[in-house]
Amino acid sequence: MSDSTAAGQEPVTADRLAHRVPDLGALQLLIAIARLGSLGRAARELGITQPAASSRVRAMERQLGVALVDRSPRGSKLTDAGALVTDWARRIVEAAEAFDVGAQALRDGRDKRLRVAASMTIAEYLLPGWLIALRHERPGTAVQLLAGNSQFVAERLLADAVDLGFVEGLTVPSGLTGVVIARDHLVVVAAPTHPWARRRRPLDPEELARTPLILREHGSGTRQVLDAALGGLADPLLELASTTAVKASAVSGAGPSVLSELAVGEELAARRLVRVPVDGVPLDRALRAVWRVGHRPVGPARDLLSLTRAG
Amino acid sequence: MSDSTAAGQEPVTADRLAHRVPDLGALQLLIAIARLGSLGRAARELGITQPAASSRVRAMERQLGVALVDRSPRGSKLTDAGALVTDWARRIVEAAEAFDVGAQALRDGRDKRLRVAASMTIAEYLLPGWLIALRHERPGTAVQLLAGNSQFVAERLLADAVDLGFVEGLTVPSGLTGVVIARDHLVVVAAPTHPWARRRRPLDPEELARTPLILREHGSGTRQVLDAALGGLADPLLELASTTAVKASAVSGAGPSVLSELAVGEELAARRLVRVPVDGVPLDRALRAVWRVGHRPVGPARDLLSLTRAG
DNA sequence: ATGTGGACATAAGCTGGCGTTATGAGTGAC
DNA sequence: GTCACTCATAACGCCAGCTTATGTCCACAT
Repeated sequence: MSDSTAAGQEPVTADRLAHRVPDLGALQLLIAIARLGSLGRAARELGITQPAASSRVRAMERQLGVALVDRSPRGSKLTDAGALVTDWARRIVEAAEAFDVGAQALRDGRDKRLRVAASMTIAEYLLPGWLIALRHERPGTAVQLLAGNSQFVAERLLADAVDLGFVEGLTVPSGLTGVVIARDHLVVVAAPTHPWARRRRPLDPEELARTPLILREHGSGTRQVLDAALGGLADPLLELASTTAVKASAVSGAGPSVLSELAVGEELAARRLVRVPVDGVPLDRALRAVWRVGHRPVGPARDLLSLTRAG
Repeated sequence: MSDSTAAGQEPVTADRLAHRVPDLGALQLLIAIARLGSLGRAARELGITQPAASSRVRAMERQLGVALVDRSPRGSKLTDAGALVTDWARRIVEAAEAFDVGAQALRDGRDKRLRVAASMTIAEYLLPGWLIALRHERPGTAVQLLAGNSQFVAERLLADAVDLGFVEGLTVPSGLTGVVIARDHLVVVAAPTHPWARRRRPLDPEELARTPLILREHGSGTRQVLDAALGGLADPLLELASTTAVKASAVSGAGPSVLSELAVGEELAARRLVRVPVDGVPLDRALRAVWRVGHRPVGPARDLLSLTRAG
């Protein structure tokens, strides 16, 4: 039986992805070389010595089987392949930076700095970007992040356990005020191979309601909005515990899904998923920054808030 | 002088990102634990022993300062923080998978398998996704990837050095035929703090032409389309060598930019960039799969082609 | 022609992280 | 009580990657 890997989960690419992809340090080195035009300068910037950089680049080239850097006594420049690889590398590093600020925010609970509570979708997709921006504007701001559903956010705010909250949903919990910082649109998506992908006439609510969909589990904010929009009639083909798992299944063609635009922005742009037009289903919700009535955000909370108020 | 890090380049987050972000193996382990509900099973799946997995998770928790996994004699489950971290981890792993297939395609030149030439934008943003899909459908297909401009792609096809080409642009090079597989829209984007971000009335061509923009260097496909659309009048505020550098500058608020929708999909979804409406500027181009007249794609080339023909 | 300096390569040695095997210990089912 | 499962701990070995110390090449200035 081994483990029968449920539905369209991870097909476990291969056993040693980590051995075929250089580590973060190496990727950063490559990016630094692209920018600085010299192995040695790049090494210095990363706080290692030039021979170390030289050997890492060599190792990377051996690992990938492609020449990445044109060395010359006058400096180093990326090859064409190197430039392409470097752009792919940047996306890994960006994801790692988002991970880093997120993790830091999750940890920094001990210090009594800026404390934030956010709903899952916001914590996952929006907050890391805001925190990266915040770090640029106010370096040294330590943020603590708590993630949960709307009631949890409200409870933390009312208990004065956090300074600022972010919720997605139709209403503002009582005792709180806030501003709408963006709108989130749920979108119906399907793999490009799915019949719906070629569809031009919008779906109507009944058709959506009677088609089995890949969905998050009950209780997730996304699911709530969908159930409300369809009158509780969504028909799950598959219920998965994480947004990413849902995406992966949808991309692999297991079926259509309904997801936040935030979660599938990249997949839509890259045509791994296609948006299916829908009519007459209110798949919209506001994203709000909220705080306790009478406790207008000040200091770091105000800084963070102002970063978010523009979309 | 140290190094005066040009424009809005990398502000070098901090010196040891790699020391604050677990490596790929650890992230994959975490993802596997989330899916399988057990340290030991996850270890087995990754081909390591249970004590190794135990120690890695411990190390990760120490590194991040957050409890990630709830261990019990009945199995292991992620904590709330762990679930959030795991979702961030998935994005790193996805980027790494895209890197991996791309790099593999770049290398596999020796074998005479499927050889593909593509323009930069396609090679960077679309091909990795297609190749991941191709690997699922036809495991073991070795792909060689060459990236260059349209003339280069045409030349390789005509010389029979590649089996399939992908170009972005208004015309099909002579001697080739092909099909439109998608449309790429260039979009005007600005940081949410930029005045244009709040704009509702569309920009007109003159206004766009007289505003200094952050752009790729001359000769890039994106730049060509923009120059053509504006009659060669684009006014560069900054000319950078990579799409990612342009994005980073735009996000940091250095100025507005014009970029492919493919490149900024995620930034738009996460509101790190805002799309600015434009009127009367033809910022559209077709993405085409092309091949030599009379050499209809067969075999693996046909497989790949069919994967792309749905957006 | 001839230094001189910057940039990359090579060599030798050290260290630490991560892996292994072998074992202990808690919990629930029968 | 014993089995079957979980995770933790301990002792040890290996290899990747770092450092320091050098060598080589080339461009440019003198």
